[in-house]
Amino acid sequence: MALKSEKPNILDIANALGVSKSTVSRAISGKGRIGVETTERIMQYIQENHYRPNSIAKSFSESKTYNIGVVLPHDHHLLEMPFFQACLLGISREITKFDYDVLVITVDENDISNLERIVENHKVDGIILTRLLVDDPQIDYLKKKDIPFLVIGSTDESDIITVDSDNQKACYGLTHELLTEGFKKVALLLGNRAYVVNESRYLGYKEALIHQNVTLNEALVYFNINENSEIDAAVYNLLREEVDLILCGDDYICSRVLNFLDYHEMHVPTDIKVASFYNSQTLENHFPPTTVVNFDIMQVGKTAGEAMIQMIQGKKMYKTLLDNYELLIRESTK
Amino acid sequence: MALKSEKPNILDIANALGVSKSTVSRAISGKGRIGVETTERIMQYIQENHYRPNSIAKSFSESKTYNIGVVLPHDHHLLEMPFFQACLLGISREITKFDYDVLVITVDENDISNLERIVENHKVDGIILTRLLVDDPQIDYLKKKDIPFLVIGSTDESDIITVDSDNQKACYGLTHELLTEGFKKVALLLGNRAYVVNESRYLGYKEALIHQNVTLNEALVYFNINENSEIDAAVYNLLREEVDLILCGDDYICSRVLNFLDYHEMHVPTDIKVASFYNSQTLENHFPPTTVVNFDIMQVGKTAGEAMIQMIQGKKMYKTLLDNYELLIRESTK
DNA sequence: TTGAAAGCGCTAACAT
DNA sequence: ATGTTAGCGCTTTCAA
Repeated sequence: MALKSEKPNILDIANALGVSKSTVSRAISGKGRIGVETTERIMQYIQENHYRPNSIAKSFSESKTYNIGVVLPHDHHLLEMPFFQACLLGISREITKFDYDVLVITVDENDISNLERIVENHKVDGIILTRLLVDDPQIDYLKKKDIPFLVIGSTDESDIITVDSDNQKACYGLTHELLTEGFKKVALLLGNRAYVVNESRYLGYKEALIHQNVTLNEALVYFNINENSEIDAAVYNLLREEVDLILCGDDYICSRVLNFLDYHEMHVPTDIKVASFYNSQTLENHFPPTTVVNFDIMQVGKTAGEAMIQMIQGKKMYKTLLDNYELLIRESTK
Repeated sequence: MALKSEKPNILDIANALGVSKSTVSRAISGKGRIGVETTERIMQYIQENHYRPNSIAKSFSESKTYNIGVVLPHDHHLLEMPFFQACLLGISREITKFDYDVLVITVDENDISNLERIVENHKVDGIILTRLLVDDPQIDYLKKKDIPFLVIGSTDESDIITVDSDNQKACYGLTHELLTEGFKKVALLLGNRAYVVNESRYLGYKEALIHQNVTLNEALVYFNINENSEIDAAVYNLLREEVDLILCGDDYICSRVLNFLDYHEMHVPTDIKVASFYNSQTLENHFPPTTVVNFDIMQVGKTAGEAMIQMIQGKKMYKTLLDNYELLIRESTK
C-alpha cells in the first residue's frame, strides 16, 4: 500500500485556494493558459507552505524519469583515472539545471547487464557512455533500443553522437610551441594504437613537425607502449639516441619516464626535456613540474550533459570536438 | 500526456493468460499466496514475451524510488582522489543486488542545495555521504528530515551511523611491522589534525612505538602539514635529524617527500626509508616502489551500500570499522 | 481562463 | 488461491 504521506499534494493546495487541481498544476508547470493573478496566488501559497511536487508521481504521469544514466567502467586499474569522476561531475552539474540527475551504471568489459537492466526497467531517459571499446557491445545494444545515447570520446562510426576534446589540435599546439624553442630530436611515446586518441595525438605531433620543417623520424615514435618495462626500454633507447625532448602520450607514461630518469640520475630539464599530452597532479607536483597539455574534462562532461538534454527534447545532435585545453609550459622543458 | 507505450503491461499479461492483474503482480513479486503452477505459467509467459515491469509505476505505487543518493564533493582538488570513485563503484555494485541504483548528488562546501532538492523531491530512498566536514551542514539538514542516511568516514558524534576503514589499526600494523626491522628514529608527517583520520593515524603510530618500547619523540611528529613548502621544510629538518624512516600520513605527502629526496639526491632506501599510510598508483610505480598500507576502498562502499539497504528496511544500524587493509612492504623500506 | 475527469501501471486491502 | 477494486499524485484532454 502506498502510504498517504503527511506532505501536502496538489489537491490540498487546490482546496485551500478554492481552485482546481489542474489550475495548480498549470501554475507550477507554466504550461497551458492561466491567469497571471491566479498563478501568483498559487505560487505564493506554495512558497509559504513549502510545497514540493512529488517527483515520482510526475515521472509516472509523464513517463519520464528525469534521470540520465552515466556508464562507468568497473575496472580496478581505471580507479586512479580522475577522468571519469570529472566527466561525472561535469554532467551532473549541467543537467541539474534542467532538473535532471545522474544515475550511475557500472559495466564490466564483457558484462553490460547493468546497462540492460536500467534501460529495460526505464530507469533513465538517456544514456551517456564514458568509455568506448573496440566493437563495443554497448553500442550494439543501445542501437536496438530507442533510447537516446551519446559517447564521450571518439569513434570512426559516423552515426554515433560523440563529445570529445580535440586531442589532435591540442597535441599539435604543444609540439609546435616546443619546437619553437629549437628542439630538433623530439621523441613520442604512445599507448595502444587501437584507441583513436593515440592516433590523434600522433597526427597532432606529425602536423607540428611538418609546419616547423622538422623531418619526421619514425624511429623516435613508439606506439603501443603499455607496460612499465616497455616504457623503460624505450627511454633507454632514446637516451642513447640523445634526443632533446621526450613527449609522452599520457600522464601514466610520463610519470614512469620521469621516474626512470630520476633513478638513472638524468636531470630534467638540464640533461633532457620531458612533456606530456595529458596532465595529472603527479606531473604538476613533480620536481621539476612537467610541461603538459591540460584538458578541462569537466567541460567535456558539461557539453555531453547539455547535448543529452537536447537529444531528449528531440533535437538532432552531431559530433562535438572541444577546444578545452591549455598549454602549461613548466620547468621540465625550460 | 502519458503515451500508451507499445510495451505490454501487467494487464495485457493477465488478459492473455486469463487471470487477473493482481495474480500477475503476485507472481512477479512473490508476495502473497499464489499457486505454484500459476506462478510458473505466468513467469514462463513473461520470459517468452520479454515483459519488464515499468519501474516508474512500481515506484509510484510503493512510494519508493529504488535509488540511493551518494553525495560527492564538487571540488577541483579532490578530483584526483580515487577514493570517491571507489566508494561510488562499491556502493553501486552492492545495492544493485537489491535492485537499487545510485543517484549522484554533488555539493559544494557551503552549498548543499542539490542535496536539499533531491531529498525534498523524493528522488531517493536514502543518502550516503562520502565526505564530512567539521560542523557539516549536511548533517544538520538530514537530521531534520526523516530519510535514512549514513556517513563514510568517522566522526565523534555518537548518533551518526558511519562506515570507515580502521585507520588506527592499519597504521599501528605498518608502524609495528617496520619497527620490527630495527628502525629507531621514525618520523611521522600528518595533515590537518581537525580530521579524525589523522588523529587515528597518529594513535596507531604511537601505539606501535609503545608496544616496541621505542620512546615517542614528539619532535619527529609533524601535524597540519598541508602545503608542499611545509612538506619540504619538514623533510629538510628530518634529514638533519638523521631519521631512519619517514612515515607519511597519505600518498600526497609521500609523493612530495619522495620527489624532494630524489631532487636532493638522497637515495631511498639506502640513505633513508620511506613509507605511507595510504596507497596510490604513483607510489606503486615509483622507483623504488613504496611501502604502504593499502585499503580496499571498494569494500567501504560495499559495506556502506549494504548498511543503507538495511536501514531502508528499517533495521537499526551502528558504526562500522573495517579491517580492509593490507601491508605492502616494498623496496622503499628494504 | 478554469474545472472535471480520465489515465499512467502497479500494489495491496478486501472480497470471494 | 485468485479476483475485484481503490488508490498513489500528477498531467492533459475535453468541456464549460
